[in-house]
Amino acid sequence: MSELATKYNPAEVEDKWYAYWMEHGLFHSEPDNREPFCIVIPPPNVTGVLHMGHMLNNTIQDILVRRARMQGKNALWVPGTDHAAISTEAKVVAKLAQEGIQKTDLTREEFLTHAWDWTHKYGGIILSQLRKLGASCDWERTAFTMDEIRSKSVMRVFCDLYNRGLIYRGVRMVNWDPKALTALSDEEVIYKEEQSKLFYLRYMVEGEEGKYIVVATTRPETILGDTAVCVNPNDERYSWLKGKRVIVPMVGRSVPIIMDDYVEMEFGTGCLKVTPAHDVNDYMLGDKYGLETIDIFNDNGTISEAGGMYVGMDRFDVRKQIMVDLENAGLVEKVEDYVNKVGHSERTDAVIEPKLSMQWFVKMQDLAIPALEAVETDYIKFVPAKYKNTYRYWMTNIKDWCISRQLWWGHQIPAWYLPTGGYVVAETEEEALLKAIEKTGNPELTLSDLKRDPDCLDTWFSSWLWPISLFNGILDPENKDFKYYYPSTDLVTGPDIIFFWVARMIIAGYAFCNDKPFSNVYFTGIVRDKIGRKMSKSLGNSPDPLELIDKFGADGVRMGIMLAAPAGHDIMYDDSLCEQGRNFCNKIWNAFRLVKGWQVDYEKPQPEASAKGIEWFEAEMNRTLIEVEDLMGKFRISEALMAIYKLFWDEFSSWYLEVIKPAYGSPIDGKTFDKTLHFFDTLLRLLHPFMPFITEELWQHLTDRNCGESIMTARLPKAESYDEEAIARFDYLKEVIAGIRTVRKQKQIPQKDSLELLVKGPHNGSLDSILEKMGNLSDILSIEEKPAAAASFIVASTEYSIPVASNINVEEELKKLNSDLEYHEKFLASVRKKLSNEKFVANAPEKVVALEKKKESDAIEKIAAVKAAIQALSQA
RNA sequence: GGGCGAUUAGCUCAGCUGGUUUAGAGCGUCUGCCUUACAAGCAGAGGGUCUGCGGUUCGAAUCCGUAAUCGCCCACCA
Repeated sequence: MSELATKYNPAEVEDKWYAYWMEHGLFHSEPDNREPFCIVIPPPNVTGVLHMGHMLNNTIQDILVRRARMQGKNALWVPGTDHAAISTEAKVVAKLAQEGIQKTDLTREEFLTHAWDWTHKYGGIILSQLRKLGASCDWERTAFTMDEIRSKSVMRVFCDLYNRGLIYRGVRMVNWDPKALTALSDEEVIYKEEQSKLFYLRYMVEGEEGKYIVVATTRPETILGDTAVCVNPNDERYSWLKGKRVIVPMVGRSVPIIMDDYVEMEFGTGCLKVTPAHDVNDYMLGDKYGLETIDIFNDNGTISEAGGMYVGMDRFDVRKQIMVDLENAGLVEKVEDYVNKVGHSERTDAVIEPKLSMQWFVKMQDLAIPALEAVETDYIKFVPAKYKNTYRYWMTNIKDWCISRQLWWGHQIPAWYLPTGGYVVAETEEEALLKAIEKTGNPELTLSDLKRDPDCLDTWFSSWLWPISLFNGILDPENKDFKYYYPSTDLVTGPDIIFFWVARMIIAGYAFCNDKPFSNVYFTGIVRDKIGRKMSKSLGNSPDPLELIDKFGADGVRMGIMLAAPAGHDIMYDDSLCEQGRNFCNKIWNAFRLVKGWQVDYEKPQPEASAKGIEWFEAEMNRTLIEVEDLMGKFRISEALMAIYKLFWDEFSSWYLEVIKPAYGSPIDGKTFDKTLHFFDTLLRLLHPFMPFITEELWQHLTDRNCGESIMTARLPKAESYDEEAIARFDYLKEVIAGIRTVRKQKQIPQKDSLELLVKGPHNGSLDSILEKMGNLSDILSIEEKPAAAASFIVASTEYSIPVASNINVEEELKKLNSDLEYHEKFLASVRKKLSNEKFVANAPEKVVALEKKKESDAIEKIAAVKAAIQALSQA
């Protein structure tokens, strides 16, 4: 067809089709009688931009949802974004700082106005980027973790858990982020190995002139908060210290020696300084021995008044300075290099400070029980299954969840403090006031007397409700959508958020709906560059997905990323994969151009070769359909795609189309043409979930469809049983044709010169019509003796030869035949060795023995054929 | 310190309950071809002692043990 360019141009078709799908509401789903299929998107950060991880993740989701839709299910993919408390607040604070505005200069309301402005400006960019990828999300259902329904759901759940006694408030040692100025959950702390120093400091013993003990520490600045030194009671080196006190260096404070077997005698000097305010273990010791707690840090990591010295200096500056001062005072024994793990904030990368503070917590232990069981019994299936281990370990060692954050951007904790002390928890201000009046017995109380807790909730405290709250299942559990779509079908996400999100969603599912939130969890790998480094902004090794789409087309990129994404592995991404995807698009495009360019003659009889080719391809296609169905069921998506790729490229394009291709200038018969269009249609449907744009474009050219129809909603081809014999026969044929091609190549005989094929040995002639066409043969003759001037090759035990004008290179041919002979003789020997082993024959299953016998007889026949060929050649 | 996973062709990976596997695929490499669908292509070819060692078995890439290397997760040794 002349109107089709020789190359596929994605830019011309992608936006057109996306608009078409949207215009006809093809992504939208409403409950009906069909089986539901539902995916909820892992909500990206509202102000984020698309990166390669999203590309992978969302391509997989789109493939799954498009496939389900084409299987006739009522498929829904719900999109949305996450308010991403800390990271969004940090971005807004940074933006304000650029304008010379400090967060502390603003009221909460003013700050939130800025934050919402920011959200409206940048929010949703990422969702529009997903459209470029072809994501078939139901945009009418787009949600945000801070929209009305989701926010009210969070309030409801908080109150519910509080009323069930599962939320409490208390002073605990928490992970403090001195940059974001908020507490973090344990999961938000990332431990990194760092090269640091171990400082050995002298603590003078009180009342023992000149005597001192040496304490090893990595954080000398914290001596300002030391309130004891601890040794192991079994440590004889220090038994003399019992009941004594030591003087904290520089500070001059006298602190007790305590004895506890928590201290490892082997580590450092066996003496541990105890700073209850700034170390989790020290806190535990302080608690146990009633030690004083001196909080020497301000929230931003500088030294507080309580530190007494270096007040206002940053903790890291103090570390340097105090060592200089200690050195000058002769209180440093030595300094050693030391590698230790330092906790960093996941969001800001600031070094975490353990800090004692008042926070809100969720009791997790009981909530975890049904959630653990669901995964253990595969009621919720994890793919790959190895993540069950990770999940089990975390769930059985689950800690209480610190949910309060000292932020403004997020869901404000629904607790109101009373003027008389104490607090009430309620979903709304009005309700809070009523409760407050009831609790205080003071009917005069007004809202202005109550002070709402200023803290916000952890972002994940809203995302853990996502599969429920998207359908308003918290506020209105009887609604139609929720009853129809919940539980959702598949969740596609990265293993890095298995604790943050996946585990907690499962917990929430059972805590609030008494059922799982989804049936399958597919964990993708992490996208890395081709030398295995994680993609990151700072390394600059992450390509811009939108540029890739520009360059290779959305379908090309989708294919590229899927080819690289075997189940359960990280993805070694390389642009060349997208190139391969683009090339495949081009292949499909050109195959289509070929077929659509044919003149059709419905009067013309169907050539036998075409009839046979159709018979074979039907079998081959069904074989692949079955394979693809099986692979997709196991989430082996890249393997399924590869199977389709090979079906289209190798079998359909390279074999089938060549078999049925009419001679140049002559028309194709109607019967074959119609069948070929049918095959093409089937292939396009099979490909559509992976490559939505090109398949829609070609489907439009292929079918006389009405406006509003789409391949998106066409039925996926159903796998049917197939004729294995037909495939085997064709495989044999391929070998014979390959033999002919090799001869042509070696003898430099052009394809257009027809040849005679001589056959010595058994030959099934049922596909000879194809053989003649593909080999350009004038005749196929059965012979007894191979003529001297003929080039030959052997398939199975049959020797095929082609008379050639030029002399054949006897030496060359002999060499090749002899090496063939050697190979088969060795093979035969190994088979015979097995068969002559009595134990093998006695113990192996009959089937296996029979198989070996078949191998033996095949090899014998083959060897005979090769020997005959050698002999014939030698006599020549 | 505990656990999990990996190690198969130059690269990325299949190979599920041991037996048509002296091991497959895609990409890359090499050799021919601008053959009127496609050079983003066509037709071919080469490439591996399945990380090492030991064991179980008639039979091991596959199961067991062990060592090495790499990766990931978890953990309160300052």
